[in-house]
Amino acid sequence: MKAATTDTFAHRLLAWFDVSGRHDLPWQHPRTPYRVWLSEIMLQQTQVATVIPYFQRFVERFPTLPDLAAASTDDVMAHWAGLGYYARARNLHAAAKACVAHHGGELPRDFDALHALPGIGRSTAGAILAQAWDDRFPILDGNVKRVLTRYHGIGGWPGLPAVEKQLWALAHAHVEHVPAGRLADYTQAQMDFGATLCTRARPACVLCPVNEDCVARREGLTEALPTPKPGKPLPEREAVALLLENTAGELLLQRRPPTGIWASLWTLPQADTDAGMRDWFAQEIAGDYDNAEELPLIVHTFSHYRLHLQPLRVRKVALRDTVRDNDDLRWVARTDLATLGLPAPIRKLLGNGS
DNA sequence: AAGTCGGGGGA
DNA sequence: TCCCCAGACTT
Repeated sequence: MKAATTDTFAHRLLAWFDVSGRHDLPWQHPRTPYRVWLSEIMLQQTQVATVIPYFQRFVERFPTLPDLAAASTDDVMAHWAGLGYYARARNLHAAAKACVAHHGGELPRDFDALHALPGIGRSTAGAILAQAWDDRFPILDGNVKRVLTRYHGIGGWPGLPAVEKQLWALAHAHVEHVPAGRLADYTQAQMDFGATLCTRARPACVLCPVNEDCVARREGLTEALPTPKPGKPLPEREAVALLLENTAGELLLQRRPPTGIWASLWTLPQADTDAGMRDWFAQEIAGDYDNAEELPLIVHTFSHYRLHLQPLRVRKVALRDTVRDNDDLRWVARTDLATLGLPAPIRKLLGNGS
């Protein structure tokens, strides 16, 4: 069994790109630093198909960096309107002016100088240098994060600093294997690969040029990676459950309805409130509810809420004469519990010797 | 570390 | 509806 490797990744990706990559995007013809920069800014959090018409109109109105620097704010914003994230346009304009003021009207071919310009972060600076000059810099955008988490089997949400640090290290390791003169193609290849093959949903693993070495594919984790962003805190709900024992030591179980939480499973009689539980008890049971013993609180997490379930135990009770043992309400010997479908937290409670 | 910015597309 | 997208910046 082979582990994910950095030896072959770049070469295989480039071979795939030569045949199946995108070679006709507007900013590739011609591929000037200014046009690469503009495209990278427009493509931040924005899909290619959305960007293309904006890019065409923008470069037609502002063909060069000095043209952009000389334009009015209103003119620039008018050509950005509809793209969203308008701070990008303001930063772009400010950066153009800074380039005219400090870099002779061109984008600097220096990582730190580029990174210092407004709107250009670590990944965008690398993308510009690699694509415009074939300089050896890695990128780490959403596509690359998805590809690397899968290829190397990296768990944890990629937005976490610790995970991101790991991914940058892997991106660096891969880029070291790219042949000189192919950094621009490699950069584009990663994005094309992530956008067309290693997609978020239903990736085309059969066609993947690196599927032999992909950890996620080998371990069946393709759908699970990258780890999704943690959601908002779950709503909290409370409920009461009754652990009822008859004189024979049997437990009273109730079958859940065929839909909803724990559908058709056997659980303890349960209610949303203590008052509701008391009413049900008075209706169905012969015994003393006030004699109930509080058992340890059960906290159980569902996909859409967290349940705090308070179990109450009452011994030596019976069903009222009007209520019969039936399909939905049964006395069960402890030794027979294993034969019934019980939710995990309930099974744990009953197996605890409670 | 978390919040903010935005419109579009897919599940 | 929710989540994600060629992220960067501020608090």
